Amino acid sequence: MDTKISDIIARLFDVTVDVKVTRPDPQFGDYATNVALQLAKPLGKNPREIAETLATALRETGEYAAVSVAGPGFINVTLADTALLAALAARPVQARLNESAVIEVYNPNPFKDLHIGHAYNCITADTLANLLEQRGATTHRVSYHGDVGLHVGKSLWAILQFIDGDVAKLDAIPENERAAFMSRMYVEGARAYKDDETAKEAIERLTKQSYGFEDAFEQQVYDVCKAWSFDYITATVARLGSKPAERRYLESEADTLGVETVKQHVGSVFEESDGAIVFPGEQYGLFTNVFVSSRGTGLYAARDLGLMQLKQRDFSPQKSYIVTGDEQRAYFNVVIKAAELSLPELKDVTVNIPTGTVKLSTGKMSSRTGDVLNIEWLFERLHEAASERGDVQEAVIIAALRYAFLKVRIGSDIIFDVNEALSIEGNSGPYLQYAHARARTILAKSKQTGMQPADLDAAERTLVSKLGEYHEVIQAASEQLLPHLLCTYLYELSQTFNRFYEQSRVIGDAREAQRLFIVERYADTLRDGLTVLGIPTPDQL
RNA sequence: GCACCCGUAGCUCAGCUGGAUAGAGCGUUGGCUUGCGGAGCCAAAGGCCACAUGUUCGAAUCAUGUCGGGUGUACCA
Repeated sequence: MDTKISDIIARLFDVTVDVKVTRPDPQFGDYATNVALQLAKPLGKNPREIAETLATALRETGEYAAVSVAGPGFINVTLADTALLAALAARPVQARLNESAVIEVYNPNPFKDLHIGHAYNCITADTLANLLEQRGATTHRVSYHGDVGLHVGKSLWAILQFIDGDVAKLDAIPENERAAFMSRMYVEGARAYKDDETAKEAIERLTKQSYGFEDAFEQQVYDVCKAWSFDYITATVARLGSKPAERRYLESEADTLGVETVKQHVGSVFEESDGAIVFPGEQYGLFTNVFVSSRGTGLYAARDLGLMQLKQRDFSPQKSYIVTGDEQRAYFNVVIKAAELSLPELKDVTVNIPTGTVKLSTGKMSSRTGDVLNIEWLFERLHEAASERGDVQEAVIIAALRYAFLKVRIGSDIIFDVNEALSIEGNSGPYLQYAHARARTILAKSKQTGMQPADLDAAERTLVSKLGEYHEVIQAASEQLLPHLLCTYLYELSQTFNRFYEQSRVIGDAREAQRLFIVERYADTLRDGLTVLGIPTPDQL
């Protein structure tokens, strides 16, 4: 429709404009545009006059049920029922059909526990991957983990103290207690590092050797515990309703390549400073960051440079997305700039998507101190709250968590309220699951089969019009990588349905078959949309 | 200090590629109620869209500044 209108404008007024068609308040029609207002100035004419001229031309096409001019010069278009019904079959434009994208879907470090921020980033990244797929992109979900470094030294030191030379002590820890054990060990190691001088020395030795231990026993303990960590991470990702990564990258494997790259570009991109190799980001309005330490070891930034190349080698993507907390925004600007200069073939590939912080409505928040807000704690709270309401279903827990995170625009902080998330009233994941199940029940109860209506009554019309918006929303959400647009739409859709449902009987009505058709489209649309959000849609709850 | 992000109803958030009375949910108040799952529907109260100036026919939306909150700023990840 937008191109049609701009064609008409070109013909009548001899100007080219990018016409934007929007979905107005239903009282005005199905579509609206304010081009007439925009044209008023350049054409030096009254906007209402322009609008009337355009409206007449649009009416003459005979394609629309009604075209009217309102307010200062809005053109409102009402589609014919047949056009409205035809729109139900529309699919999102596959604009990314030839695009291959890599996306880091989760990246917690082994030997440490998982906190609420990991859950948020994981759910967001997983959903972004789904959205890219909706537009036809091929996606590769990968993960990236710090398997070397100080945190490993701290944890391993405490673990070694605990087992005291006897691996059997590790075997004695039941599977379901391993995560808690590891978490405890990290805290203990971190404390010893701070308070105990001899422990600190031992931890530093272990840290240096985390690429490969001289002692076979230490290596064995490291391997066992690392495997535990990854088992736990994998299991947690599944619990969050996210899809697994197809390739796991480790900092230890990205390190060599990254350090090499940095060293190759000393003098051109990087420079030496106090024995370290730094990227002088100030020249580009960024900040200067150390890539290789004065000890010659690769730092996080160098490893990211290595990782970029590994991803490129494995998948040669057009885009590579990294979802992180906002506090890493400036850091990634530096790394991306450094990559662009040292690896020109990677220009414009890596995109950092900064997210907000998850805080709790109770005031407690994600923190670095002992006040850990880990994922286990979160799941416990969700289960508690769910059991207070009756039965606990994993599908509902996933819906509560994912929807609460996804309904807010990416970038702003999430104030998470367990009870609100689980609520079956209002704008929540469980509510939408319920709305879906209720529609399925109607379909199951009827003995008739759906039949596409030839025309629509007022309530049906409003619902069908809203349903026709689905593919537009998917497109917008995918284009802008904003899942909350889909959340908002699905909730509005369910509200529209409830209004329809309030006044339109389905089973037993003369229009039963026609309405079944619409209800089915509604249920399918909800299922489709919730699936993109990674939310399960059981037929019954 | 400098840079970036944020500031919309009591609370949690949409709306931000400028346009029609600033919208939802929760909470509050009132109504619908033998119902295809009422976990809903209808209605009311509640907003100088942090503040100021500017650009514009038109600003919650753009620009500049002020105030308030957050984050980053060299060998952690």
